[in-house]
Amino acid sequence: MSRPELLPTRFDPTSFEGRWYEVWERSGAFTPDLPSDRSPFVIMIPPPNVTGKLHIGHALQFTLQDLVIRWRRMQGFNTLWLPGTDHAGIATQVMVERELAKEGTNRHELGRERFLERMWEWKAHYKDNISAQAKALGASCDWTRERFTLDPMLSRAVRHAFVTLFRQGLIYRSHRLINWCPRCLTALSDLEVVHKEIDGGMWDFAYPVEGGGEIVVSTSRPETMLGDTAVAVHPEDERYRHLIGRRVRHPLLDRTLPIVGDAVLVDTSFGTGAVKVTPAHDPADFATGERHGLERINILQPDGRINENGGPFAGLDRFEARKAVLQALAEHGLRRGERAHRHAVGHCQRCDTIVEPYLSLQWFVKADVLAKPALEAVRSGAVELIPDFWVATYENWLENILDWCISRQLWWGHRIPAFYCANGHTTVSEEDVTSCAECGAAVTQDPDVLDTWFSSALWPFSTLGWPAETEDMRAFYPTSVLITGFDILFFWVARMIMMGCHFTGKPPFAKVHLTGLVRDAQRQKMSKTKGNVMDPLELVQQFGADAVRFTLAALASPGRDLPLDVRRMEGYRAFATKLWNAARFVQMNLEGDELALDELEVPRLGVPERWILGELERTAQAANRAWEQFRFDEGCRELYHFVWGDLCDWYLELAKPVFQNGGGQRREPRDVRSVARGVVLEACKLLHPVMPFITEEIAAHLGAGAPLIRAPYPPGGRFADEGAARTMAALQAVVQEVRSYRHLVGLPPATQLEVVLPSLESELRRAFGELAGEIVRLANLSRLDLEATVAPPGAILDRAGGVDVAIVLPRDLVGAEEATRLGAELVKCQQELVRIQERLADEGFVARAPAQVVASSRETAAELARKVALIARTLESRG
RNA sequence: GGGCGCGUAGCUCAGUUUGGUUAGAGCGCUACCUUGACACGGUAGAGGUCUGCGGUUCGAGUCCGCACGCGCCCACCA
Repeated sequence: MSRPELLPTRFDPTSFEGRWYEVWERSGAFTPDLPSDRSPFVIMIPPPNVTGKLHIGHALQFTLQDLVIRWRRMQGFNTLWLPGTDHAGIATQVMVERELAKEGTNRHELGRERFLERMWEWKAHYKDNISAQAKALGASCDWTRERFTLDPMLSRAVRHAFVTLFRQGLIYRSHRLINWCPRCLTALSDLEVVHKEIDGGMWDFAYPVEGGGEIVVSTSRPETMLGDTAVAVHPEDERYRHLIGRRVRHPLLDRTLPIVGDAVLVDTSFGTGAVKVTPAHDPADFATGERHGLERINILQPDGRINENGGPFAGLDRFEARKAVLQALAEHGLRRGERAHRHAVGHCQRCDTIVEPYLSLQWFVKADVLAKPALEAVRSGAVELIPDFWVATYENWLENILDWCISRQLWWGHRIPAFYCANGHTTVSEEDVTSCAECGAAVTQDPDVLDTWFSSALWPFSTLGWPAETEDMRAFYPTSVLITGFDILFFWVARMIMMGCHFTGKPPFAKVHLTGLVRDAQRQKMSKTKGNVMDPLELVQQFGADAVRFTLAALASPGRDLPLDVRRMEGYRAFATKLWNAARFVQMNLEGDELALDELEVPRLGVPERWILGELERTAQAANRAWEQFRFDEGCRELYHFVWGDLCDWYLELAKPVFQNGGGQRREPRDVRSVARGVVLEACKLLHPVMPFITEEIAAHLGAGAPLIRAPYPPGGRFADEGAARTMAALQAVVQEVRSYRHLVGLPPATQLEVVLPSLESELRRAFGELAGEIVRLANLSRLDLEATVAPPGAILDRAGGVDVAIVLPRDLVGAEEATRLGAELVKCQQELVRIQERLADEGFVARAPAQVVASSRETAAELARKVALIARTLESRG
C-alpha cells in the first residue's frame, strides 16, 4: 500500500485550505439527505446584509455556527445549515444612493426601474463577495439551498404573510405619528431610531392670553410652536386652573389656541407647569390632541423644511427655523429664559440624521396580539435563550411593545401588496390586480415597500418554501438553534418568534445562542472611522482560517464581548503549528503496520499509552459537553491543553525512547506507534469542528482513509484508567521536582543527577520500575534508585506527587538560593498545615462538613506534615 | 426613570448556578537551553487573596445586603 507523503516541514495553511473546501463541497457533505431516517439538525444563517463586505462579527458567527454544524454532522445528525443574504432595505439603498451622489445624480433622476437595476447589480457583487468569504472561513453551508430575501419564493411568503395578517386584522393602515428621516425620506420603526444624548437648550417663551396676562411654556424644539394647537395645564393646578377654557394668541401666526386641562400630559412640578401642545410633531402631544379633539397642524415638508403652515418661516430648514422663531419671539418681547439642556435625540440608524415625529399615512402591524405567544414560548422554555439573562430583556420589550410601522418610502424591498382605486377602496392581494375588488375601478399599487425586518421575521420558514407544504418544511422546521448577536434580539429574534408562532404554530427554533460583540484589543467597538476594523479575509491570509476560527471560538465566553487581540491569534497560529509538527513527528515514525485504537488490547499497554488514551477520552467528553452547552471557550481550552500539554509535552516525549531504541517493558513499538497515530487522529477529529482544514490535512497524511467531515465525533469514556492516571501524575511530579532543583541550584541542564525514591508504595514501585528508562530520560538522571528504603545522607529531601524524593547533590553546589527556596517552601507548608489543623480541630467543621471533605482534609494534613518533616530534615542536614 | 451585565495575576479572561484540595488559562515578563517534531520551540520561575464594607455559615472569589467604579439596553418629562 502506498504511504502518504510526509507532511511538509513548513506549516502553510494556504497550501491546502482551498483544496479541502472543494473536496467537502463536491462530496455532498454540506447537503442533508432527503428523505432521511436520521434526526435533523438545522441552523438558519442570520443572513448578512448585502450592504458590503463581511466584518469580523460575521466571522465570529460563521465560526460558531460551523462549529456546531460540523460537530452535529459528525455525531450523525442529518444537518442543514442554510445560507443566504438579506436585501437590507434602507441600509443597502443608502449605500447605492451614496454611489449615485458621487456620480452627481440621484435615484429620482434615474427613475424607479433603472435605480432597481443598479440595486440588483450591487446585490450580485456583494452577494458573491459574502459567499466567498464564508467559504474562506470553511463554512459548511448547503449552497444548493442558498436564499436571498427578495427571491421569488421568499417574496411569495412575504405577500402571503402580509395578506393573511391584513385579513386577520393584524395589519392596518393609519394616519399616525411615525419617526421620519428627512434624509432617507422614509418612515422608520421605533427600533430604527437611535437615541443619543445631545447638548441642546431649553427655551421659555410666553403666549399672550386673550383678555390679558400671559402663560409661559418651555420647549427644546422652539420651531414646533408653529404647529402648536393648544396650551395644556394641570386641571388641579391653582396657578392656572382659572385659565382653562380661555384662549391664547399665537404671536407669530394669525390664530388663537385653547388652554386645556390635562392631568396626563402635565406634571405640575416640571418647568412652569404649562405645556405647549403640538399634536402633529410630538407623540405625547398627539395623544393629548386625541383626548381634546385638537387640530393637528403639520409644519414640515418631508425633507425637514418648514411647509406653508409655517407662514413667514416656510421654506426654512428646521434648524434655521429654530433660530428664526427664537429671534421673532425675542422681537415680540416674549422670550422668558433659556438654559442648557442635555437630552436624548432620535437619529436615523442608517444615516445618522436627526429624525422627526411626523404625521403620515403608514401601514402597521398590531404587535401586542403577536407578542403573547412569543412571550409564552420563552417563558415555557420552548425557546431557550442563552445566556438566560436575556429572558428579562426579551420579556420587558415584548410586554411593552407598540405597534410596528412596516411601510417604508423606499424602492428597494418587497412592494406592499395593496392596491388603491380612485373611489378610496383598498384591495390587498397575494396576486397583482388591475381592478378594485369592490368597485372594479382601475387601481394602482402602493408605491412603498416593507420594512426589511418584516421579511427577515419569516426567514426560518420562508427559506424552506412556506406557505407551500414542502418536503423541506416537513423535514427541517422548526430549526434547532439560532446563533446570532444580541444586538438584533428585538429587531429579528423576537419578531421571528412572533411570526413563527403565529404562522406555523411553532416557535422557529428551540435555542437561541446570543453572542457578544467583537471589539478591539482595547475593548473599543470596531468602526471604520476609528480605523480599528479587522478584515476577516486578511486575518485568514495572515494566520490561516483555522487559527482565526480557533481564536474567535476560544474568546466566545457566554454573554461577553470578545476583545480581539492579534497577539492572541498569533498564539493560536502557534497552536496550529504545534499540532502540525507533532503530527509530522508521529508520521515520521510510522511503519505502516499500525493498528486502529479499537484493535488494541488496551489493558495490556504500557502506562503512558493507557494514560494518554484516558486523557483523550476525558477530553472528548469535555469537548462534547462544552459544544452541547455552547461553551466554545471551554471546549477550545480543553483541546488546547490536551494537544499541547498532554500529548506534546508528555506523551510524545515518553514515546521518543521507544521510537528511537525499541520497546521497553510492556511497551511494544507497534503499540506505541499505533497509540501515537491513533491519538493524533482522534485529536484531529475532536478539533475538526473548530479547525477543519488542518485536521483534514493531517488526518489524510496519517492515512485516515476518509475525510473527517463525516467521521464520527469521538464520544469519549472508553479508555478511562485510574491507575495509569495516578502513576503518571506521580511520575510528572517527580520529574518536575528534579528539573526544578537543577534550575534552582544553577546546574546546566545537561548535568545528570542521582535520585532515590526511598519510600515508594509497592504499586508505584512496580509501575515506576517499568518506566525507569523513561524517568531517567525525562529527568536526565545518572541513576534512579527505586529499591533503597532510606535516603542517602545529605541528599535533598522533598515530597512531590505523594512520593518522597531524594536528590543527591554535591554539597558545595547547594547555595543560599536553594536554602532560601526550601525555607520559603517550608514556611508555606507550615502555614497551610496550621490552617488545616485548625480547621480539623474545629468541632463544627468535623461535625457538619461532609465526611468526604473531612477525610480529604486529613489526607492533605498528613501529606503536608510529611513534607514539612522532609524539608526540615534537609535543611538541618545540610546546615 | 426603569432593566441588565461587569469589577479575579501586567493585559484579556475562566472559575460564582449545586459554598469545601495550596484560586486557573493564554499572552506578556524573568532565567537557562540552538537536545534530529516544533525557537510559531523546550525547561524552570516570578506574579492575584478574587473592587470595598457588612452579614449568613464550621467554612465565601462562590450566597445575601450596602457602597464605589465601568459598560449596555429600554423609556414621549415639555
